[in-house]
Amino acid sequence: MKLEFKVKKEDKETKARLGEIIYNGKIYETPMFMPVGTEATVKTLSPEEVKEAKSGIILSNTYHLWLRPGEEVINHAGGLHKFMNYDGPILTDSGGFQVFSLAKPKDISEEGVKFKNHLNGDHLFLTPEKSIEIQNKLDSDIAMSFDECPPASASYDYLKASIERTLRWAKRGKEAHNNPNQMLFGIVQGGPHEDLRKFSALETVKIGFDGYSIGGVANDHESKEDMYKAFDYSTTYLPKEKLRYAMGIGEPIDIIEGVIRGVDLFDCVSPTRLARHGHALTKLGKLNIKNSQYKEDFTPLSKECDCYTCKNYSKAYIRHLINAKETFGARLLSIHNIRFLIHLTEELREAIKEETLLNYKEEFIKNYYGEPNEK
RNA sequence: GCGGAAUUGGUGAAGUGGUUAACACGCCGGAUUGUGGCUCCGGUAUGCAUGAGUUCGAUCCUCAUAUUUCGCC
Repeated sequence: MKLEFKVKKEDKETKARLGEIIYNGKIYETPMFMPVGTEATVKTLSPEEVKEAKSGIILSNTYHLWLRPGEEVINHAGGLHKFMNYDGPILTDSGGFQVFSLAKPKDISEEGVKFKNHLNGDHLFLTPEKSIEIQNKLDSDIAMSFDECPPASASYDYLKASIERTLRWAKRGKEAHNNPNQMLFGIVQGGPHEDLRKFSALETVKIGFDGYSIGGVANDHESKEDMYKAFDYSTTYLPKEKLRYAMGIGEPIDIIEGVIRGVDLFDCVSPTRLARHGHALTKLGKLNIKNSQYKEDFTPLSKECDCYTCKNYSKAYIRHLINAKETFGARLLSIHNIRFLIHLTEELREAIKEETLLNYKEEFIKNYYGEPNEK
C-alpha cells in the first residue's frame, strides 16, 4: 500500500477528526477536498495549477477512461500518474455514479449494468469485477467498489434491495481486486433511513475495506437535512481508524456539516463546473461574474484569497473573458474555486486544532448567507 | 427635381382592423453536489417613425411631414 492514513486528533464537541495521509513521503492532512478530473484532467487546469492550489488527492473516473482511451492505453503509459503527470494521490470512482446518471433501472441486473456508450451508442456491460480490473490497471491509489447509486427519492424497498445487491457487488469486487499498491473502499448507501444506513455500513465493514465512502447523497433534490442525516447515520457505524469519504460533496456548507459528522474526504465537480458557467465561490457567498455590477470592478474576486487568479486578475477582466466565452476565463475561475474549497478545509483543520469548529461554522454561515434580515 | 418602396424593442425581424405584438440574438437574473464541457430555466416593446383623419375600435386603412433606400433626369 502506497498510501497510509492516521487519525491525529478527535474533536470533543463534534465527530470531526484531524488526520494525515502519508503518500510517497509526503504528508497530506484531512479533512480534505479533492478536485475532480473525470477525463484524467481537472478541466482547464494543468497539474501544476492543481498543485499550486495545494491539492492532495484528485479524482478520476473508471467509466470514462474505460471508454476512452481505454484502460490498456493508460496501463501501457505506466499508469494514470504518469499518463496525466500528477504525482499526488489519485482516487478513481468505479462507474457507480454513471449507473445513476446514465443507466435506467431496467438495465441493472445481478450480474452488472448495461450501458449505452454515450460517445457512439455501443452496447456496454460493466460488472463489479470489470470495474475493479479497470481500476487495477489504471493504477490509481484508491479504488471504489462498484455500487448502485440510487436516487434519494427511491422507495424504501427499492433502496433495501439495492443495498443488498451493492453488498454482493462489493464482495465480488474485493475478490477481484489485485493491486497491492491500491486501496479499495466500500460504499455505504441507504438514503436518509437510519436503519438502512446502519445495515449498509455494518455489512460493508464486515466485508472489510481500506476506507469507506458515503454514497447516494446530494442527488435527486435530496434535502440538506436528509443529507446530513445520511452522513451521521453512516459515520456512526464506520471504524474510526479508516478514511471516510462523502462522495460528490459539495457545497461549502455541506463540507462543513460533513466534517462535523466525521467525514474526512470530499469531492465535487462544482468548483470547475461553476467556473465554466461564470460563478466564483467567496466567503461572502457565490458570485455570478456575469452580473453587470462587475463590469467595471477592477478588484480581485476576493481580497484575502491567495490564489493565482486573485493575485493577478480583476472581476471586470474575468467577466469579459466569460462573456466572450474565452476558456482562460473558465480556467481563472476554476483555479480560484478549487483553491477556495481547499482553503476552506485548511481553515476547518485549523478550527479542529483550536477546538473552535462550531464557532467557525456559525461565522462562515453568517458571512456566506448574510444576516437573515439582510437578504 | 420626378417617381417607387420602406420605417415594428438594443439588434435581425414575424404579424393582425378588435383580448396578453411570434421567433431569434443580445441584455438582465437564476440554476448547477461520485461532470454526457459552451448547458438548463426565467425576465426583457403600455407600444409598431411623427402628426392628423376614417372607424364603435387602428401598429394594420387615408392624408401630410420626416428619415432611409431604389430607379430616372
